[in-house]
Amino acid sequence: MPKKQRITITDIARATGSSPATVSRVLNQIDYPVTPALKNKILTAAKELHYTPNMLGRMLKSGVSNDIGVVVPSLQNPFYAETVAGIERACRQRGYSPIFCSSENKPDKEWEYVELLRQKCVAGLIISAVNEGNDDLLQFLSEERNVVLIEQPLQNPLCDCDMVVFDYYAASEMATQYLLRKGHTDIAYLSTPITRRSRQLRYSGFCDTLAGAGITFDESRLYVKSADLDTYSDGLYEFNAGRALAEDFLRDKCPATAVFAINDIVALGVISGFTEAGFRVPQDVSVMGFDDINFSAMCTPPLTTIRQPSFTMGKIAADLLIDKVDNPDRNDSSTCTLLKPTIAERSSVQTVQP
Amino acid sequence: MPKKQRITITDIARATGSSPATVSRVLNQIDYPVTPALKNKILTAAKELHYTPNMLGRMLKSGVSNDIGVVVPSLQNPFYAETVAGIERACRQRGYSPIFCSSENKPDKEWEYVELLRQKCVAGLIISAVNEGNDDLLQFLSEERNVVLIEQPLQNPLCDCDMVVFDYYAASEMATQYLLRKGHTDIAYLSTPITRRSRQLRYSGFCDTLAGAGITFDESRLYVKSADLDTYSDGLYEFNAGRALAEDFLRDKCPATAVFAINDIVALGVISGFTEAGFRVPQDVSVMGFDDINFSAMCTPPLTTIRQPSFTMGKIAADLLIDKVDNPDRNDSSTCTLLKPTIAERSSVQTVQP
DNA sequence: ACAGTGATAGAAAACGTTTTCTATAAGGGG
DNA sequence: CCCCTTATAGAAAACGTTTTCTATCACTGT
Repeated sequence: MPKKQRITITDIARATGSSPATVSRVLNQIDYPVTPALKNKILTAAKELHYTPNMLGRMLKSGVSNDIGVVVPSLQNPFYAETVAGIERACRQRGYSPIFCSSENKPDKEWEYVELLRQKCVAGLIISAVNEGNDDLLQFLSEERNVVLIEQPLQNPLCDCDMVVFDYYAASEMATQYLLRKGHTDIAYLSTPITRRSRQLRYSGFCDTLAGAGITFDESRLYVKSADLDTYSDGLYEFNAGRALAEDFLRDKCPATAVFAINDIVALGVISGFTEAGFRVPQDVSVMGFDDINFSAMCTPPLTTIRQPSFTMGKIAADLLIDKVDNPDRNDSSTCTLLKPTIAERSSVQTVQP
Repeated sequence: MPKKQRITITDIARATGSSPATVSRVLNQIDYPVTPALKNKILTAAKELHYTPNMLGRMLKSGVSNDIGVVVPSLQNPFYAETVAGIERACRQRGYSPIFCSSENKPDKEWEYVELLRQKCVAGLIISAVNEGNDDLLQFLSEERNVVLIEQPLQNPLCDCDMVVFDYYAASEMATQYLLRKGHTDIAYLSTPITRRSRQLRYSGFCDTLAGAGITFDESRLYVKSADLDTYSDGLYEFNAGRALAEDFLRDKCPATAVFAINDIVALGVISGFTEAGFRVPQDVSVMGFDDINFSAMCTPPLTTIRQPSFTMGKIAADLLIDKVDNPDRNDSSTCTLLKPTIAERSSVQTVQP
C-alpha cells in the first residue's frame, strides 16, 4: 500500500544508531550475539515506529516467496471449495500463503495461471489439471520439483510428479456394490459427458462391478447429456443437465429401479426432475450420488452418496508439497497417494421391494 | 520455484551484448527509441532462453505488487464463494491477482491477515469485516486509502472508507412484505444469534415492516439458537442450527403459518427438520430464505428467498478498488454503494389457505 | 607482553528489476 | 567549424532485505 512513507529496517537502524544488518538479525531472531541493551532498543524502536517487514525485499533476496500457487477449476464448486479449505488450512499452519486461481476447466487459462504463478516465484504449486492440459504443462509437471497434482491422475503415463488423487475406480465399485446389496439389479447411469479421466474411471468401475456380478450393462441405460461449455458456470450447469437427464429417463418409462449419477450436483438435478414429474425419491426410484458435497446432507431427501475426502486431499497435498519445499536437499522419487472413499448412507437409496 | 537457474534480464543483456536497461525497455514496450535490429535480437533471445520476468524485482522497485488482498469469513460458504468469484473475475480482467484469506469470522485472524497482506505490499484490500473487528482494524480502515469494505457496513460511524454493501434492511422489508402479500400474518423468525450488523438490520427490517402493517411481533415467535463457535465450519453448523430451530418451533405446536429464516442454510436446516417430523413445506408451513445461494434453486422444494447479488458485489468492489489503485492522484471522498435485493420466487412459500 | 579467541557490530554485496543520469554518435543550423 | 539537438544505449542508483565479510574490542592462556 502506497502509504505516506513505509518504515524500513534502515529507518530503525538510523533511529537506534545501529546498522540494517543488526536490525535484521534482531528482528528475525537469528542466532547471533547482540547485546541485550541494543536488542531491546531495536525491538522497542520497531514497535513504536510501527515497523512492518516488506516481504518483497526478503523474497527477492532468497529468490523464493512463501506463497503456494493453487490452480483448480472453480472456487464456486463446493467440491473444490472444500479442497481449497484443506489447502489453506495446511498452508497457514506452516507459514505459507496459498494463491488460488480458477481455471474454469480451460486448458489455456490453466497454463496462463501456471506461468503467472511462476513469475510470482511461488515456492510450490498444487494443481488439479484439466484432462490432458497442454504440452507445455505436461513438460512443466515432469520437470518441476515442487509440484503436486491433485484429484485425478493425468492420462499421460510419462508425467511423473507427486500426486494425491481419489481412487475413483474403487469409489465407483463401492457405490455399485452398495446398490447391488440393496437389491438393485437394474441401474441406470446418468452423466454429463464422460471426458475427464476421473469420469472414465467412475464409469468403468461401475460397468466392471456389474459385470463381476454377472450383469451386463445395457447401453440403453446410459444417459449422457451434453451442454454448451460456454455457459459453464458451476452454478447451475450440471444441475440443469441432471434435470434434463431425469426427463429423458422418465420419457423411457423409468426403466430402472435405481439411478447412479456422475456427481452430487447432477443427482440433485435428477431428484428435482423426478420430484417435479411426481416421482418420489426413493420410494419410486433410488438415486445414488457421488462426491458428498456439503449440501448432499442438507437436501430433501438427504443424498446417499460416495464420500470423497476433499478437505483431506487438500490438506495432504499441501503438507506434502511444503515438506518438499522445506527440504530442498532431499530428493525422493514421486509418490502417489490414493485416497479411499467411504459411503455416506442417507435416504435417497432404498432397498428394492420384492 | 528454485529451478536449476532462472533466466534474468541480465542474462539476456549478456547474450545480446546489450544492457539490462535496454532489455527492460524492450520487454516492457516502453516508449523509448531502440533500433529495430537490437529490439528483435532481444526479443528472440528472450524467447529462446525462455525468459520469465521476476515479479519480485519489479515490485520491489515500484514498492507495490499487483495483488489485491481479500479477507472474507469463509471460502466454503457459497455466499462468499460467489462474491469471491466476482472479485477474481474483475481482478484478472484488469491484470491484478486476488489473494484470498478466510478469517473464519474471528477478529484476531482477520487482523492477522490484514497485516500479512500489508507485508506482501498488496495494491489494495477488500474486506468483509467481522462485526466490529478490532481497534487496529478500525483505525486501519479509516487511514488507508486503497480499501473497500463489502457486504455490511460497520457499526462504528467514524469509519469512513469505500463500501459496497447490501441493503439488508430493504431486503428484509421486501421479504416480509412478500409474506404478508401471500396472506401470512403469523410469521416466526428463526435465526442463529443476531450479532453481526447485517443480522440486526435484517431483524429490524422484519419487525418494522410487520409494525407498519399493524402487526406487533410477538417475541415468543423469535427463535434463536446459539451454538459453539469453536465448532464453526461453514459446512453444517448453520444447517444444524436450523434443524434445532425447527424442533423448537414444532415443540411449540407450529405457532405460525410461515417461517422467515435468517439465511438459506438455516432455511435448509429448518426444512430438513420439518420434513423429518412429517411436516410438509409449503403445505403445512411456508419457509422463506435469505441470500439465494446456488443450492436454494437445487433443493426440494426449491427455496423462495431474497436474492443478494453477491457475484456483482464482488465485481463492483474489485472494480472500484482497482480504479483507485490505478489513479493514485485522484482523491475523491468515500462512496457507499448500496446493492438492491430482488426476490427469488420459488416453491417454499404458499399463499395461506383461508 | 602477545598471539589467539570469542563477542559484538558495522560495511558491503547481492537478489532482479526500473529509472534516472550520463555518454556517444550523427545530423542540422548558424 | 562549432554548438545544439535528437537518437540510441549503457552505467549506475535505487527498492528493502539477508548474508558474507571485516573490524574492533576485551578477554584468556601462555
